[in-house]
Amino acid sequence: MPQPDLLKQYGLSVTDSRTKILGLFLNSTGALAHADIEKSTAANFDRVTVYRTLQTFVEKGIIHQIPTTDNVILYALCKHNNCTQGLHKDEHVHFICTTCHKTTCLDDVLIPEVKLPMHFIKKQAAMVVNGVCGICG
Amino acid sequence: MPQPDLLKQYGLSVTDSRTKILGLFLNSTGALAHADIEKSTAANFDRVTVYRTLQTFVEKGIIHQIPTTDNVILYALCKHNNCTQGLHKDEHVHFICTTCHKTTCLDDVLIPEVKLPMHFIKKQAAMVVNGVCGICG
DNA sequence: ACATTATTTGCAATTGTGTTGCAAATAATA
DNA sequence: TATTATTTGCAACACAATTGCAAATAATGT
Repeated sequence: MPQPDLLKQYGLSVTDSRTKILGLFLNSTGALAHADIEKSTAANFDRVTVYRTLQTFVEKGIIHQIPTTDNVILYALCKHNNCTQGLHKDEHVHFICTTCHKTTCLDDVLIPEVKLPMHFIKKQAAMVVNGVCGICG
Repeated sequence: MPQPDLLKQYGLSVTDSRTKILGLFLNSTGALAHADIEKSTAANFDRVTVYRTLQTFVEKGIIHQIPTTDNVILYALCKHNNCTQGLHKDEHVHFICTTCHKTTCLDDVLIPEVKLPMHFIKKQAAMVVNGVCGICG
């Protein structure tokens, strides 16, 4: 589906920045950080616009966040369409390659269930594996 | 073991800031963020010193980082002594409570193995669960 | 215990990251 | 096409993180 239609489907007005930023995600194999998008020559918008666009996409369930330990939030497309307005259901594992530094969604590797201690109630889980990816290994 | 001896054991020179910051971790039930330490009246050092101390502790395997999706890195003690200079082996699950906002190491809940796609090699894994903790639930 | 050496600290300055208010520009709607 | 609603970019701000360097402190050998 072309970007404009995709945006409409999520109830968003179609603007230049949204179309182009969504395009970046559709054309990328890995996850993107805010800085990647800002630096991209294809879409050079104001920093603020990029922040707001990413925020909007997360809220609408178009992209999801990937936690890291280096003060950078990564974003990637929600592919299985089970994410909705408020709640993300991307229960797949993310892989960060220590060689090429690319982060990929392992869409087919689901996060296993774990047995939590008494009275702990799970809402969401995230799992990040790092090592050497299929291309570098 | 008292802080000074613990520091020596890791090959670090014993300084006031290291002793006090290590003390904060030893006396804390949950994980700490940089800001928590800086704000602590018990140990008020220059921001830079706090940054450098945390970095040193991570490198030496005294504390480990917990990834989050809000641009804050959390730090917690490595308890099982299997972390070494370069490599962290804290293969336990972390729990972030959405009510009290405390992060705890579930030291007894190990991260399950996952089957990665062909040619992917795992070095390390992190898993963060959020929901309601035992005290709030 | 003291002088020497090595390490660590704090300051100042700089860079990067993320947010807010508001007027101008753009998109949706009738 | 005119009106209304939304979005954008700018300016200013707040906070987070890093770097170089001189002063302070810890470790070391005598």
